[in-house]
Amino acid sequence: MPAAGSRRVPRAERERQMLDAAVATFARRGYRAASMDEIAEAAGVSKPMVYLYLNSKDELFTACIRREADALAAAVRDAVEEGAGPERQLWSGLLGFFEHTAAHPDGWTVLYSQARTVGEPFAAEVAVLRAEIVDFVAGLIAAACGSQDVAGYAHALVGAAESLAGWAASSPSPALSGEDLAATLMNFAWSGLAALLPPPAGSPPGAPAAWRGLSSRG
Amino acid sequence: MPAAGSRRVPRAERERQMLDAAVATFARRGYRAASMDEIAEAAGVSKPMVYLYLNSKDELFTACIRREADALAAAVRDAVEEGAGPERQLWSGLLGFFEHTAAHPDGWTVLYSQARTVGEPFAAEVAVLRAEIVDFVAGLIAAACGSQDVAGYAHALVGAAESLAGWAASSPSPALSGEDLAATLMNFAWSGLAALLPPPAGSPPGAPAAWRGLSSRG
Amino acid sequence: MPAAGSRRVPRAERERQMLDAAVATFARRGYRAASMDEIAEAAGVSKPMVYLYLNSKDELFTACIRREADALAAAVRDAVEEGAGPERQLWSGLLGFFEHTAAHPDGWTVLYSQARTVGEPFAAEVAVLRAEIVDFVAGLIAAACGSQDVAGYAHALVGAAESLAGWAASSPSPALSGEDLAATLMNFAWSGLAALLPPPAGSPPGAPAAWRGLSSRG
Amino acid sequence: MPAAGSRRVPRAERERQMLDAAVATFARRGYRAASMDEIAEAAGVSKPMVYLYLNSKDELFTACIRREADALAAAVRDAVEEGAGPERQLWSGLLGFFEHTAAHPDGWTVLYSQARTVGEPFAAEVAVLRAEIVDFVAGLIAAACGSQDVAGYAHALVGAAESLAGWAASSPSPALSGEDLAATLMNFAWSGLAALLPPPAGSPPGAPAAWRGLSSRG
DNA sequence: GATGAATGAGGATTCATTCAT
DNA sequence: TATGAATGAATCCTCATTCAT
Repeated sequence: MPAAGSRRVPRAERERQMLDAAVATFARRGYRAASMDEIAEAAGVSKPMVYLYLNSKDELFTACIRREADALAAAVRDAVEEGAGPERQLWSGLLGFFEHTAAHPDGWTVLYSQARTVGEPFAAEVAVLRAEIVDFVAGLIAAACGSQDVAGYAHALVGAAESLAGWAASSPSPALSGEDLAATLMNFAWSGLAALLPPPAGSPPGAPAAWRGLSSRG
Repeated sequence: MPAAGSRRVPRAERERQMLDAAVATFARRGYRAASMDEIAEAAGVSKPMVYLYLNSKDELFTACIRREADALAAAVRDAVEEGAGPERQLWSGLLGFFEHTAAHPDGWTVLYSQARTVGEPFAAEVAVLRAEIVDFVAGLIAAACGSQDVAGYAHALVGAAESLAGWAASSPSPALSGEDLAATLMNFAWSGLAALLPPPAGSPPGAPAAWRGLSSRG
Repeated sequence: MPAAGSRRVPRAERERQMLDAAVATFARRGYRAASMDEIAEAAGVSKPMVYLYLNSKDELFTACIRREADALAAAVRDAVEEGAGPERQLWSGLLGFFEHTAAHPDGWTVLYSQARTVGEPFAAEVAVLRAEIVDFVAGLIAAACGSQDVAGYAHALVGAAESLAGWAASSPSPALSGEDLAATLMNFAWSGLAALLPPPAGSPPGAPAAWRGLSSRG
Repeated sequence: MPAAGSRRVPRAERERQMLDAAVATFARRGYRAASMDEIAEAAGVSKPMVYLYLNSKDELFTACIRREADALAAAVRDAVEEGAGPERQLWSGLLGFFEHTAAHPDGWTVLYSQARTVGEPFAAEVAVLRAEIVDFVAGLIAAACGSQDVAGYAHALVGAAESLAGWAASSPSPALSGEDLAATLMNFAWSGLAALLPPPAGSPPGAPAAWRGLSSRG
């Protein structure tokens, strides 16, 4: 009784269905709490099929991570306007990032929340993706500013982006657009909170020197 | 009969040992993967003792979250220099944050990585702590800059701090000091990356206008 | 691979085997003392199968109670000769009762001894069955005798039947037949012990009046 | 801090408190479900005290059974009017039984419901008590009627009494008195339901012969 | 290609029981 | 006399994984 085009599905399609179900389930429950029964049911197949196609829970989770990581990396890569200036590249990359995470919240949850907390070998998988993004951002910053020691800034910027993505996903009713988020972050990072300060009254700000000095030590 | 001072320990002390062991174990393995056997062994007691004092895995985890959240909140609260200007307050708060997370990496992991991914009711417990911090930071930013719409900046700054804390914990051999991290973040947030730019050649930067305009919409 | 017809049994059959094993085990050990391991082994399956089909110890016990209660009720119902006079109906119902309880002693033990002592919600399940039987008997007595206040008699008669069933099950070597038991009880209840008295010497017995008077008060 | 006359209690008194608590707890929860913790708390002592005085859960339960069985036997024995005729003795014994069970419902529950269902060695303990009562009743019936084969009647009568005791304990709002119950049972047993029949129209009842004949076979 | 039937292993939780004081 | 501290041994239940069809 082929219920609405479900029986006799070609392998690639079935596999995609399974990964979709797995990503959704892992996102909602976490790696340990998600059961293969639950995933199989969500995928509309029997459990042995999941094992036939994906071998084990570990491999299934790994496949989810790989697929979502590749998709996110591709989304950012494709969004970046090559050839433009560093600022423009950063802007467009952030836009791609925010729009992709908003469009694929389960994938983002699996990558950002779940995979990193289960321990090795999964965390390493995500660490690679994150390192790539951080390096990419660091390159852009260095290109724009000429400075050498930008690793800290890159980490800060990526963390800020992640936090904004989570904020946008969870709180406001009229969801913030990717452009809003990207603009907020560009302002924050590029012009700094100093830009919000009232006119500095013609004098160099004294206090900041305190920490600027420290920073040069790291 | 272990070496010294282990048998017949008074309740308060044993309870602390158990929480220490639980925090370490939950940090390393995650909530689900951590077994009560493992925790009991790490605490140097038998499993029934853990249940006698802490009732269940859920309550044990909750107790861990509460203890670590309270400790972190207290560390930041005590570090903030009340009466100082907003910048100085932010600086000292960040310093307290980075020093506490560096000193208690397992507690930080439980709060930041594990508790948020297990689902309700644990995530809510941490969400409260984070919201408090974000609000506190937002207040400081607003006080310093007079601007109204600073929620996004506050989220970005907190996310950046979290990212830097994780970065410092994981990567560099000569561990970055809390002061280094706080300085990096203050520079990043207050002066912005713009400060790293080469002298802008006397003209207002044209490109940024693109996103600054968008930002005012949100 | 056991002897014959054991592996790969269809669900309905396995479920029956499990209930059989559970009834026998609960009858022998009681609800609390019976372990799921024991039941699974008695059924010739592994424990997870019992949980797969019957969900929990509670539900398993409930299923046992329901099955045995339904079987007993059906046995009595089918044994009653409808259309006959009340005495004949009572006789045939008792016969059905004694024959069923003798043929299914474990079921009887689960209903009568175990389920009633475990507390709610199980006791309620059995109480319903017993109330039905008591009401049925009360109806027959009322129909035969025209009296109104027969609830006490019905309870007494049902208790007497239960006691005889237990007596027959436990003691005499040449097991008493259902007909023996039914006849004993019919004599006891219908003619009363008075019938066994020696000829009353032409006078109404004086002593009984004492309690007969009391009875009319209740 | 001796709270209201509880510390430094002499042994006999403490033991009685423990047995009271144990009987109440066993009655409510059953042997297996009752925990030593619960009993100790109900008795207002620490667990080691219970072990010091009563050695083990088994022995504690046995002690409960013995005490309640002895009390019930004594109550019936003392109630019987020695020297009176068999009917009067039976009446007074039943009265003692109903009044004692109504006054000590937990003891009755432990004896009748719990101890019999836990299996050996406890069931045997109660079986002895019950056999004594059944024998006593059988002796009275035989003395009154001169018949030999009265075991069945004695079992029926005792079962009827137990059922009435349970009925009185559970259902009617204006609790039936022991005298009501005893009267109901005496009428039921001695005069039989036949006494309730409408006047037999001067002929020997034909139907009863059917089962009376069968009875003579057993 | 697809599944119903089946299980070994492990985890949370409770309990009767005993020391050390 | 009396108890807080401590545990070995079950018990219920779940899950990843595999056959036989």
